[in-house]
Amino acid sequence: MGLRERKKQKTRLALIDAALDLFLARGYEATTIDQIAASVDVSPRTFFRYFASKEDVALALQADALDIFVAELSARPDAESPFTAMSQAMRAALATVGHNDEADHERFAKTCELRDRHPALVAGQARLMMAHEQRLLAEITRRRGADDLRSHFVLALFAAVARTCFEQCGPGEIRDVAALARRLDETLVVAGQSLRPGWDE
Amino acid sequence: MGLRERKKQKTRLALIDAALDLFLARGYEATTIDQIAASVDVSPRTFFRYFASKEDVALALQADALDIFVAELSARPDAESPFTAMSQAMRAALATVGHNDEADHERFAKTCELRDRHPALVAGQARLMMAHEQRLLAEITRRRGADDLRSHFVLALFAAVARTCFEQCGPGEIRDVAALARRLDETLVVAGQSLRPGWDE
DNA sequence: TAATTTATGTCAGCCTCTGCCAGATGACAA
DNA sequence: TTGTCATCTGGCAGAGGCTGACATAAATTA
Repeated sequence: MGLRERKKQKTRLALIDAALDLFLARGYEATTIDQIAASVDVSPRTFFRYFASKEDVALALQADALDIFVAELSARPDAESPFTAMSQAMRAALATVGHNDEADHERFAKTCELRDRHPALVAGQARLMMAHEQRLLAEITRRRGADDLRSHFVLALFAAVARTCFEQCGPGEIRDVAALARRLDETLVVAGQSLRPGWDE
Repeated sequence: MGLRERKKQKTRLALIDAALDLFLARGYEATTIDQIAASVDVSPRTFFRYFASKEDVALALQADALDIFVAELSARPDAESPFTAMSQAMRAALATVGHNDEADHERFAKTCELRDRHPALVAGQARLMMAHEQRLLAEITRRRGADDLRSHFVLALFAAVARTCFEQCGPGEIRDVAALARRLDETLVVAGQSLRPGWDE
């Protein structure tokens, strides 16, 4: 990886860090792009070459985690039913994020706190999920061997589980990835108790 | 109802109609607030006294329908389980919209078409749902008599089912409220087949 | 070192959205 | 009918998000 590429990664992370810190310190809406750019010594125009929008930088790490999830999903064995495969992929994705370097871990925690404080970002998180929806739906129909309403239902149910995990964590309760993984397991237990065996095949 | 109130209703509907028509004709992003306001002979400043944002006017009817849904929900008998009550309330809300005057019906159809064409609005629809989330959650916990993870799961699942119905209707397939109601029934059948009896109690 | 590619800064500008104040219009009582 | 009051509207100024175009600076490659 050349110098140019390394510089870009560094600038990107610096922008994310500056943004998260400013958002948490002054509030999301009260922080301007100019302030973020200034605190990294970069022109505002450059900010928009790294992130498409203000929301984008706030949820950058969530987007990364989602990419990992999608990658893990296609690595799951074909024998697994759609919902099982997605559940396992989500576990694997959380494990990956949790085992990264400390800085990344902290960024993720800050993103969670920020999302809890500013409900506007929850909608953005939903939008992220929707961006990958087509790919997930394709994976579900592939594993089920049928393209019908049930595939949509499976997708919707998994989205429901994911949302239940990631948002509305109690007041300051969930701050690290391990706790998030635990909550995922709890939610999957509830889902398992609620669903009939073989419902997603 | 006085003259002032009538005028306001008229302006509101005129703005919605103008917005929907312009959005469908030129595209959502290509249409500016100034154009909408001009075609109703109203100042741009006034537009924002009726709608908080551009997205707001595009989804105004969906918001109205959601309000009806919430009202219907609290009218459901206490004996019904949370998911059943929400399902029935949704049926009732769709029936109400379907039996309104013709103009309203057409506006709703236009909103659906617009949402299908511009995925950005789907996220807005999710945001609408989330705006009522606290109230729905309270209703669920009231009916279940418990405030735990399962209540969140029931809420998320219903939200997901609603989304499955309302979006990704095939290419130009669903254009009137009756078809939408039919699709809701189909989806609820799939949900019924997948979930264990009493899962939401 | 020279040529090519790519990232950044600057500038100009559109659009969304808000606060503020003055003028117009409907509501209501004398 | 008329005067008073509450409310709606228009115009203005401005902040902030975001984009296109062009020139400069830096890194890559030969």
